[in-house]
Amino acid sequence: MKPGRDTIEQRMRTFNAACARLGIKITHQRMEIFRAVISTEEHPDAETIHRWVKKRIPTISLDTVYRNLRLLAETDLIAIVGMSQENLRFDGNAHPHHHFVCVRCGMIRDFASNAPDSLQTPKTARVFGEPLSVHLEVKGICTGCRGDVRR
Amino acid sequence: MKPGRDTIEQRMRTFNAACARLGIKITHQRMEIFRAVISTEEHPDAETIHRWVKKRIPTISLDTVYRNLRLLAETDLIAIVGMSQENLRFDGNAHPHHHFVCVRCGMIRDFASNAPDSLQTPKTARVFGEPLSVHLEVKGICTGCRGDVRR
DNA sequence: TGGCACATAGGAATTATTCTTATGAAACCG
DNA sequence: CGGTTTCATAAGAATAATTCCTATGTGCCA
Ligand SMILES: [Mn+2]
Ligand SMILES: [Mn+2]
Ligand SMILES: [Zn+2]
Ligand SMILES: [Zn+2]
Repeated sequence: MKPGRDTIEQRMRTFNAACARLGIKITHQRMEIFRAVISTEEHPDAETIHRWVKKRIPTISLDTVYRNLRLLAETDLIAIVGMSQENLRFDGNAHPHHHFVCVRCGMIRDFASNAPDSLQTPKTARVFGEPLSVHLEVKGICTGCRGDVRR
Repeated sequence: MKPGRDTIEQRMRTFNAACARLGIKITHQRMEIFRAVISTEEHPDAETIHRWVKKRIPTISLDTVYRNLRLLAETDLIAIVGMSQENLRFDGNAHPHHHFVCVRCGMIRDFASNAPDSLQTPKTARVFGEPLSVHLEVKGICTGCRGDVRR
């Protein structure tokens, strides 16, 4: 419940403004889903959020939770953790390395850090536990997709 | 098909040795699945690997592909891309930040890089396209899980 | 206050992955 | 070599997360 930067109430005001600007209706459900996500540091899954929100709106459906979480993520009011999450992708490169991921076509390519020192675990991460590995993920638009746009 | 470090044939020998050491039988299917994964830089999904291997073993089942990919990943002969991939996790922190992920309990916590310069996209990644964001994922054992083990 | 576009609830559908079980094949042994 | 044991496979059924369908409901502007 430690606020990262803004208080819950400040963020609820940002939420209202963003909805107004984007022509998104401010429903009770939508508001409670957003409040649930920003009120925790636990990076919950949809099922967990559904359980929480049901305490205030007992009839809310799981589909509504999913639908609104996606909407909120699209408008950058919240984020989705991890990869673009379609299905499992397998990697023949068993050595530690990093990835460039094209957000448009899903292409994944390996790269090595040419500055290994810079990738040592930041001290700010060590407070949570014993680090085992560090993986850098660069998201972007690959040259192929960039070329497609130019035409 | 650019070998990261070892040739395909070298890696097939490593595979044979690892199977022998671990008491894993070397079947035709298992060998072809491994060969498919290490013969590409495309980080394919299970369906794609199944399609490839079927050219050589037309009767191979998708389940066998999944089963062996998991086995190979467990023995670190290959890797699985991305998060531990259970279900979607949502993040109330909309600002750019990084994650510590406990590989035992799934706990995810935010941290900021205290050395932002060191996280600029490495040049080795820029050859693939235009970077948009950089995300650092530190995997490890959280203090809670570490404590559990000590008892 | 009415009307309409957008949202929701609930259940059905979809899809990736895993499980079940009967059959097949490696390794081991003599 | 045959026999035996143990592990692996194929095929389809099961599971589980997520999305779709559609009838009903509701926020919001005039
Ligand atoms: Mn890789
Ligand atoms: Mn986060
Ligand atoms: Zn691309
Ligand atoms: Zn843990």
